[in-house]
Amino acid sequence: MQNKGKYYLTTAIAYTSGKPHIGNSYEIVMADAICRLKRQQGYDVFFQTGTDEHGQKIEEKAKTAGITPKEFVDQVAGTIRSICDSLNISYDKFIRTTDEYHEKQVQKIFKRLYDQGDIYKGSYEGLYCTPCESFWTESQLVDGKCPDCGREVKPAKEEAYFFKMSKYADKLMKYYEEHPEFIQPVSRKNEMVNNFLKPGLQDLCVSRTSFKWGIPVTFDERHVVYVWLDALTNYITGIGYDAEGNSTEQYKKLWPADLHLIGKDIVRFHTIYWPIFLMALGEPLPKQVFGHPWLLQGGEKMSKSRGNVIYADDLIALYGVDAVRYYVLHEMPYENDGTITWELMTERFNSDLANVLGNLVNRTISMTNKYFGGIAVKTGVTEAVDEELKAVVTAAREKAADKMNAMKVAEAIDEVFAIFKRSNKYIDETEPWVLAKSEDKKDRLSEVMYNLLEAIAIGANLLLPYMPETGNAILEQISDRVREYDTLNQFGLRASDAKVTDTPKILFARQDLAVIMEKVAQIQEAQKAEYQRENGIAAEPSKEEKGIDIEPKDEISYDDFAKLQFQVGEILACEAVPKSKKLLCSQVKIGSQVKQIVSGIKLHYSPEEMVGKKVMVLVNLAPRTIAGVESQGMLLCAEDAEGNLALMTPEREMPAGAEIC
RNA sequence: GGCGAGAUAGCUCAGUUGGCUAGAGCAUGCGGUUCAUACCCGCAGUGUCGAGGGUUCAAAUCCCCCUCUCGCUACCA
Repeated sequence: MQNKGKYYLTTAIAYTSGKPHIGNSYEIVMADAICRLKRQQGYDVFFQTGTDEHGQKIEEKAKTAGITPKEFVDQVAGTIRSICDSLNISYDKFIRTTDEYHEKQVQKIFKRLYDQGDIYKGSYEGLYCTPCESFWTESQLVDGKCPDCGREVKPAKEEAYFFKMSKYADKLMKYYEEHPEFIQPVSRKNEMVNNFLKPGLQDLCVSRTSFKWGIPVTFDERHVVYVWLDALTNYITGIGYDAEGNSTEQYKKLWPADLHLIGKDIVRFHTIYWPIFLMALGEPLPKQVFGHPWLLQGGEKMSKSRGNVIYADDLIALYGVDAVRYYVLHEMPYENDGTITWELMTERFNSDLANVLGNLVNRTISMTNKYFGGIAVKTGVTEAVDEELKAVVTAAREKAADKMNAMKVAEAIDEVFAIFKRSNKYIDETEPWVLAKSEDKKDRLSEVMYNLLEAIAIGANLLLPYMPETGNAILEQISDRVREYDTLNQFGLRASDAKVTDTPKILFARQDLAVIMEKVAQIQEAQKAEYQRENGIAAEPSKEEKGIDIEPKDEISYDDFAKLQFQVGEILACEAVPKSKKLLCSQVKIGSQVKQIVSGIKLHYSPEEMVGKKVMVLVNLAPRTIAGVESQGMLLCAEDAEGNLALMTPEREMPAGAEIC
């Protein structure tokens, strides 16, 4: 087969803040299917994936876990890589942003961009809203005030390095116009143009001083390189880019990438900032960026504390790797998000894999053994119905390839399965068990069985990109072989003397949903227990309850404390604040006066149950308007690690207004 | 409240630039079959296409408005 040239595909690199769930793993399965198909088609494929390991969040998580950031990311990156491996991902390169060569190149790139004037040292200035902890630009202000809270913004400064984005905006726009295929699906391109390019690109902050876990800026050690310049550049550093002009042969061969496969949430970074960085470096731009939708969990909201997060390794343990790949690819929509639940997974498994595919292979092998001792010879005794089968089989390769080129993976898989469905129908039409009863139909029967085995052989070959283990297992059972992709539209290449296995193995044993759900319950229990272990929460409320540590605040003087006035308040009335999700507004009796107090406790207390409670109130707090309602104090609550709240109430009966001191 | 996505058969979803009795798969019911993993094949449905209004010869599709759901985000004094 002729070499069709190189094909360089990347996935987004996974952020190492925790174990990825199945929704995060789905991108890489899609990438793998594309790469395997491209290899089958004769491309020289290079497939890169990896992990994004810097940032404040990781620094904090490591601190909580009591280990260094490096130890933390080593652990998580190991988990991510093993999930990739267990999903049978055929990546050629697994890059980590903590790899030495990467860090070194990022530093060089940063320096170079600084030297050539694309990066400049600046600061956020003038427009800081202290309560909101946000910087705003002139254009974002509403009547010269904070667009969020409407208060005054103050001039403030925080030193940072910026990238001059606006300089390249026109050039980028032109690239979009000349390469309509650059952003897929196209609807995303309009979003980029309308939301970011047309209003004018803001310069991008590319360094931080507020945390340390990042790549240091070589000429200004207080700064670390901020996320995008660090993360995006993995696509070139991973294949040997050098900012000083000594890039490797591999880089020269592979760049520009043929496809960046990413989630729809980071399209902006890949279609605006990344191309602009590359322009600044004088490198060609990637050929295509595909922002895929998400695979979401159906049912109740996913949270590890409830134990209902679905992970790839749990799925694989129950269904096998190819069943998981099949589900994920088959439910991969083009624009809208997909869904996964244990029920849906089981349903698909039984109907498509066990019934349609597994059973077809099994019944075909068993008939071949029964009627011909395992060898079905091509006899040439054909009938009209054979042509219909052959037509479906020989058309599948092209149809599936077309769907894949359009990034419609789910439909591509369906095109392959059309072979198996048609084969089942063919069995019904030809009724081999009837043919077997008359000796003079023996040759016809042989032809029928040959046709079935050939259809299955081609189907198994076409299945290899999506379900590699299964494709190979089928070929082995029917003693056929991996064929040249170019021949997969030709019917009749199976060796006539090939003998199927005597002992067919069940490819996918039907699953009983009730049994699955029992196992799922165990998985969920284990997950909850793990969550509790990680977060130091006792599994059962016990005497040895583990306390919660919080960030200590600066010591205060007694005078500071004495400034605070706490009193017992009695809730006379309480109602939800309209148009707010979390706020309750209470009328609180304190001595002879009644204060109106707004509190963010709606998720934990209903207005009805609030009434009559005696609570602890901070009385002398300056009034403030929240969500349009004035609040004249604060109700005090205790909060646990999961955010559950409990109001502070006097342990004995106390009158409203009693001082707390 | 802000931004974004969505609402089509019991379930998961397709429905291209508005155009013939609105589709697929699964689930359901009935029939056929027995090689096979109670499987496969065939047939059959059911839908006020979220509500209302508008444009049009014609709207699931375009416009307006409303309701609800989901994600992110804000209010937590």
